Amino acid sequence: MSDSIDEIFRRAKESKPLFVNRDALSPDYVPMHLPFRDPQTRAVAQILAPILRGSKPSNLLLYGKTGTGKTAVTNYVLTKLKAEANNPNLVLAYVNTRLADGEYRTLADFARALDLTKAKQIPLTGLAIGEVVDRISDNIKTNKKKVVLVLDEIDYLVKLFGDDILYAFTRSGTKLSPGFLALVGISNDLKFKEGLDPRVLSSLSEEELVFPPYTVDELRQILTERAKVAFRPSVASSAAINLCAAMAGSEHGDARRAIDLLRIAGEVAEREGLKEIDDSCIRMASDKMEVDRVDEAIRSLPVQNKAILFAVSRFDGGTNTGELYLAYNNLCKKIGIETLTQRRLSGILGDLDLLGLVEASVVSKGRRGRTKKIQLLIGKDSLEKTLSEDPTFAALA
DNA sequence: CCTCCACTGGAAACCTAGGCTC
DNA sequence: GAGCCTAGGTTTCCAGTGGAGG
Repeated sequence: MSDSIDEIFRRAKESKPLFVNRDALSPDYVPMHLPFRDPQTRAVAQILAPILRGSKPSNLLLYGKTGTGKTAVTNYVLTKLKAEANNPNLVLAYVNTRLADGEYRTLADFARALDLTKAKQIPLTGLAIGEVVDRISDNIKTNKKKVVLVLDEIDYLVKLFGDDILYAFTRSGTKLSPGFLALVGISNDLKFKEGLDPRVLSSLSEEELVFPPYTVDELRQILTERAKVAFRPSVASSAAINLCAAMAGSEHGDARRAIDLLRIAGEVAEREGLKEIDDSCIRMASDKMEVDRVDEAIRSLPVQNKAILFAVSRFDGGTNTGELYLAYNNLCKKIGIETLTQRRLSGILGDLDLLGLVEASVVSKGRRGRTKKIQLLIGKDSLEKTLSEDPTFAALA
């Protein structure tokens, strides 16, 4: 790490790049062939095939944990379908409801995919949900559009905002004729059906597919295949690939994580001027992924959440709600931001807990009441460093 | 076994920033 | 411009509670 500049430049000149095609390891790369997902690929293709004859396919629900290939299979089939159909009225829309973050924005994203934004604006806010649904329905009907809407991470949408949108779309049926709208829901959560209106459920899950997690052995083969495309020969040894597969797969057979790990390990090796990826690169990559995740989570926090997180970090041995609230009050005065109520602080603490930045568990202290026992789960130093990028907190360093 | 603390966490009201229609 | 809409964050209100100390 303490290499001189000369050293860095010398290496850059001498060493050949390890990557031939970095994209092959990017999260949204769709490979020519999806290993170990043939049955699912066929099933999805079969269910969606009626589109080619211009009729509405069944709604479809895909289940499986993260990184089991649900999104990849869907994209793969849709890409092929689009090429095959050659029909200008066919619209394949993909919305990730977690990234869209909200009922309204999910709809707005969908409208954008339908190219509705140009014809008749769907503004960022201000319209009633029902109005947006109507406009979308109108557009499908009058333009005779054949639409397949993929709702990725649909469990997130339902959990936070209920199933109103789904209800509207699953029931729209004949109203859209001669166009139609077929739904493909993708869920990470196997239990998400429980909260659903039974009418929505029966309509949405006309067809269902379950994606099992990859085994470590399958991950190994997937990585091997990708590595062949991504790297020069002999950069990623089978030992390195084994380790990546084992580290990412031991928990839940997550292919996305395994692929990310291999890519970052490759980047580390390249930076270090190595000819191949070794164990230490992979371990460094794994650490880096964790640090990046935490850093990014902190950076994107609203100011109040940052302040509370900072206040938590002032207590080395953990703290409780009452004590934290006092410290937070002082902090707000010092940096000149508004002070929220204790109720709100408690809520934000819950959010921070969900993000894995703090641990906040309810404990009872008998006569002396109940409170949340709060502890910082991340390094104090890196928190301060990340926080100091924010001008509001810069002075505290 | 009962009390009673210091909160928790649900519910509803309120506020702001945006946009609609007439 | 008036009077309506929504989303999303926040405040207000308050009933509910686990368990140490009596």
